[in-house]
Amino acid sequence: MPELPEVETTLRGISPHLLNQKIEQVLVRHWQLRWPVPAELPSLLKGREVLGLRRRAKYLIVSFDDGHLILHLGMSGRLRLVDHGTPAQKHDHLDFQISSGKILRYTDPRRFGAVLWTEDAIDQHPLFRHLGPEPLTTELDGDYLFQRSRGRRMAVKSFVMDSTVVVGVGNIYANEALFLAGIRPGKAAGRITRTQYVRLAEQIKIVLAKAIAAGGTTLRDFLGSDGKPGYFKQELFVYGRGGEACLQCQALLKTKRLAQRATVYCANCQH
DNA sequence: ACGAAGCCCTGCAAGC
DNA sequence: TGCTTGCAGGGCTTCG
Repeated sequence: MPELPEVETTLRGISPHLLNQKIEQVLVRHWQLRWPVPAELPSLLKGREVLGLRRRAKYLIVSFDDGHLILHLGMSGRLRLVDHGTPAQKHDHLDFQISSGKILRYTDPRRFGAVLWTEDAIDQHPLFRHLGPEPLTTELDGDYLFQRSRGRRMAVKSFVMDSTVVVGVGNIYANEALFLAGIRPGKAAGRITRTQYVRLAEQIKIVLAKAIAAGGTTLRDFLGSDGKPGYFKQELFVYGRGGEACLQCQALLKTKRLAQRATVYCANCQH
């Protein structure tokens, strides 16, 4: 389940292999992702040079002289570089054959991901227009969260997972950051104090930065066949640990569903 | 404007 | 063992 750190790790892994390379051919084996892959994508990309790559939220953006390829990995998506001739497996939906001889292969069993094309400026695209700030910039801080949350009755966990508030805080990291900040996930966003939001903003940054650093240790895998991103499961305090002992106080961690998402917290450490 | 629910999809685990 | 059922989840979309 690629969250922001995994997307960032993917970006860093594929960038050196794609930048300034030409797309020789695009092969689409399965067109039906979250939205259909644009029918004209292969002809649009053929022969075009990659001029830049970047990440916005959990989207990867590959830029060409007259447009941008937008990639989203959804829940189960993966991008890898494989050698030409590597047999495609069941869920290998797209191949981007590049001039170096490698293939950038898009895999996504659950097909929650997306592969789109736009000729608009990225910030004007409907998917990007309403996005909040990146979490790892100074735009996200306690004051910002405090201001944005006034009057909001939504649970604070749902609030920080709202991409119009701040992007890239998925379920795992929302759970972790709230634990580390000592805040109950179900508490109304508008009732969290400024001081608590300062802590929360800090912990969001720390948790994401640590995960990116962990992913970064296995960057070379992106050239291999198993391409799994480095995870940092061993550092998770609450996610996936419902019913187990809190690592700080030994109380049993509680589980509840908040906006359809598994939520785990320590009733003793989080208030 | 806000908040909650619905939906897309497959793999996996649990239950019978 | 082989089926069925339930759940997981990002995030856009729809509904109240």
